[in-house]
Amino acid sequence: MLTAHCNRDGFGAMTLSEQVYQDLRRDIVSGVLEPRLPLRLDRLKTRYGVGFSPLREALSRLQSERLVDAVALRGFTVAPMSIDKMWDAINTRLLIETDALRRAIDKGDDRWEATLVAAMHALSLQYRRLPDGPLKEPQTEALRQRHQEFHAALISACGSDWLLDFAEKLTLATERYRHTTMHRLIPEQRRDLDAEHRALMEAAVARDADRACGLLTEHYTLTGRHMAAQFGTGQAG
Amino acid sequence: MLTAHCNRDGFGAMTLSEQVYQDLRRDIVSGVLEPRLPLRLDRLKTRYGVGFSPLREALSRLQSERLVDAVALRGFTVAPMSIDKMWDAINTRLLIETDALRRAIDKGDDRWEATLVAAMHALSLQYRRLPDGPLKEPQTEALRQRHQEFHAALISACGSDWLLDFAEKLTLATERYRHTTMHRLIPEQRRDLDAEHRALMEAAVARDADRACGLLTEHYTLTGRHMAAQFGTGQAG
DNA sequence: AGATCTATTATTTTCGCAAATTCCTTGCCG
DNA sequence: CGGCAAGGAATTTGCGAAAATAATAGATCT
Repeated sequence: MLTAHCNRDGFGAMTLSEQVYQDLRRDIVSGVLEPRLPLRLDRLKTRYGVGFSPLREALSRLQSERLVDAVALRGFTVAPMSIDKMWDAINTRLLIETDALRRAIDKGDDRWEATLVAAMHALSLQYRRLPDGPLKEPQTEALRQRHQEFHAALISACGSDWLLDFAEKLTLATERYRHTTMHRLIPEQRRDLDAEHRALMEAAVARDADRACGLLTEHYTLTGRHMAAQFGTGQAG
Repeated sequence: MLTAHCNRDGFGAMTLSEQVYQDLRRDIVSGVLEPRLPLRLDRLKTRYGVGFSPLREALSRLQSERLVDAVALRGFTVAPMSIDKMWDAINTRLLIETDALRRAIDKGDDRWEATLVAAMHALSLQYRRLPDGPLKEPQTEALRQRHQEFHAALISACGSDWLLDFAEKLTLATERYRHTTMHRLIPEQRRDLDAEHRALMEAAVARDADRACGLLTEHYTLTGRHMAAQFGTGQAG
């Protein structure tokens, strides 16, 4: 049905399992599949055009990443969202990423700095390219991706596979909440965000670990407050 | 073939998928399936007496937990081990668990203290029950489980699902290295370990967070050194 | 001999169907 | 009228066959 692209970058082969895993993950993170929605295998089968096996495999992985809940013999549901869960994800993310950031600042070489500056530039361009009104699908997706790449670049030189793995999972978990608020970002907020990221990058390349970690904490905390405010309005209780 | 017990505790139904996931995980952590060993589906099918579907599902979950590596269309292998990976797991575990421990000490109630004291007692009993010579299978497994339960109890009241989840995964990752050394524990080392755990528990119930975290760091670092020493002798380069 | 193409084999991945289990409805009895 | 059991529908789970892909061996050509 929508099996258009079969492999992505020429290297890794793309099995149906991997494809449906990524599609499902995107649809959960972007909110297309709402929290607590039961994921019936029949529906998913027709929706993604694959059989049971790849679906179950994808759902198992998603369960390990806490994006879906599973009860044996009763199927899968989209993991619920709440403000408490959001703050738990954000706080844990701060614990992980501030430590990773310190290590990256300590160990990062020229190549790390270059990647970071490039990611910052790409993000900044995308911020300025946005129209004034509310944002729509292709733009939010591009912004989301560049934002993610910036924060990944920031800690990429930390030297710990475990920290990078945890950071990635927490990014997905927090991205779910971010998606709601991204559409309503007013130009002023965008400039603030751009400035926050730039200050963060500058502290990192200046090798000022304390300042960088402080800015990162402030950045995530502020984003958390915005998301919490928006989340309250869109939900019942 | 070995589908003897179908559900364990009366509550959660035990699907074959879950069963083979736990069996596979145990065999990887305990070293029965050696690092880098290719996990051929045919072999596993006869070994665990299940079909393709539960196996693939289990392997997918194990991949998310970094116990197996997977390359598309080329199958699964047991995740490799190295001293660098061991220290990465230990250091990350310390980051996670010291933070979790501080929160548990801050928020833990009487019930938490009771569970902790009980876990310490069970662990201590098992340490003293051990024979003097080298340890064999049923004893190491019991010791492993009680040790794991003690450290789980320590942080159980931290209030963060993410921290508990990460701690669990890192426990599995480090347990792989611990298994090699457990058989060769001499009585003197056992008494030291028992004392370390007791001091840790006492600091926790005394709500002395700094001291408890210091002891935890010391405990894991010391264990790491032991494991690194043993690991070097058992491997080539 | 070395390299390249082709045929064969081994292995993974996917699908369809059957079995097991849960959920929902309906009818029965107290 | 309410609780409960039985039957049927819906759903998950598991197995083996079939399709797709990688690895291997053999043959042909330069």
